[in-house]
Amino acid sequence: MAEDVQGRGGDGASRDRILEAATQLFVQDGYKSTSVKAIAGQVGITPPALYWHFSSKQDLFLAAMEGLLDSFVLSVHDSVTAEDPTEKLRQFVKAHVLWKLEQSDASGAYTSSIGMRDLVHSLPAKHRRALVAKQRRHLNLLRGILQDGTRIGVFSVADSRITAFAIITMCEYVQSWYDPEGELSAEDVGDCFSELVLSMVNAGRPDNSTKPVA
Amino acid sequence: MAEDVQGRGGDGASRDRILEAATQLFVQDGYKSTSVKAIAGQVGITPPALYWHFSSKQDLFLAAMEGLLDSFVLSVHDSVTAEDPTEKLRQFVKAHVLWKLEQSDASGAYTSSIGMRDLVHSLPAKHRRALVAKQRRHLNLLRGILQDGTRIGVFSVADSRITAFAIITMCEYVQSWYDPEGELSAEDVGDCFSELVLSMVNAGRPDNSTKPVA
DNA sequence: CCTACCGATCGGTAGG
DNA sequence: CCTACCGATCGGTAGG
Repeated sequence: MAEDVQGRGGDGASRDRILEAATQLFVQDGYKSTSVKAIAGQVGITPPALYWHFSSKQDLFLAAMEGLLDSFVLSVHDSVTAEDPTEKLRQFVKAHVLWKLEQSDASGAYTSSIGMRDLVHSLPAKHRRALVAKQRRHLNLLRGILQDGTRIGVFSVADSRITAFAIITMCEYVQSWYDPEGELSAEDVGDCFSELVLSMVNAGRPDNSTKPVA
Repeated sequence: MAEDVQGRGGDGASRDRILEAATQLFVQDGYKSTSVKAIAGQVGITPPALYWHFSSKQDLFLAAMEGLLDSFVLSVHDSVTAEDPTEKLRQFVKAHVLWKLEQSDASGAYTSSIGMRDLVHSLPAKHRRALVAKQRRHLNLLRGILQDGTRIGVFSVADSRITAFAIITMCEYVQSWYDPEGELSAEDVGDCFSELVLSMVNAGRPDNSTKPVA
């Protein structure tokens, strides 16, 4: 599923090590600021060796972003296990936030934290399609939750599409302000954001909601 | 106020033209992807001429980001004219959203829309301070509104700092999904976001809010 | 997977 | 504000 783009085959292990290093550096520094030399260096090989596994820097980038998006979408999807929309929404938001914060944690202290969405944007239009489709599935999962909740009367949202975008954006860029050294744990932020989002969709009080009293 | 960093003086007009071109390109493409050649080209001069007005690319970038942030913070601040917190919050959110969407509009159709926050991040720690301080003023304006509203009982927020971050993040990256060709105008999105935020802070129903019925 | 190497582009300087 | 030019780094190739 994530194997559309491929080098000349061979040792899958070192290919994976390159992919891992590349993913970390691309997320940290962005596409332009990450040199193939730096990626190769981190893996412990020389730059030309990289071209045996990937035909170009763009190719490597595409493969890295596909893997990253797959792992993200899958992780969030698997975290949403509840039956009722309120709990589902809580799980969705928390999973998104935790994944983002753990990712910036894992890649070594000072991530400049460039969003996946921005990264995807630096691909040529052609290759962007596949990734946008993956993002779309994430969006649709959320929209489905919002629509279910609205239908059975536990949420009240004026426009599920815009509301979904607002929620995702809010979660997607948590790391832009989150301080790992601060007093709040990633878990705390996840819980806090869940509550904010539940308020946002008027969970538990679906009446007189989109037009609050002035 | 925004004149801390300066070239050797002289013709202020061409300095401003450089600044304007640089701002647009930096916002569009990011720091690394914007070459001094491209900036000079857009102004209609040669790259070396640029170094008469600015001592380095970093310097030019810093000046551009300071100007951009000043205009942004000032614009939002001036838009918040109401007395009561509910209306103030509405104005704040709408002003933030509109500024962002108009900016990406103005710089010519296809902005890759890299956030100001990400741009600021690509500065060396030393120069970043001044810009973070400006962002802080924007944050504090919002926090003040939230706290006032909570005090007089029209809002209910558990943590004004996190709530403020959530709101700002949501607005800051509107352009990451907004489609100017779509059926929603920037105005529509501003109104929609205002309502979402008012729900988020439980405007008009400050009771039983942070703990909605399950 | 390596050494050796290439053309292009980068930010920036010399000198006027 | 220009021409001429520099060292460094970039992604990528040749050949093994």
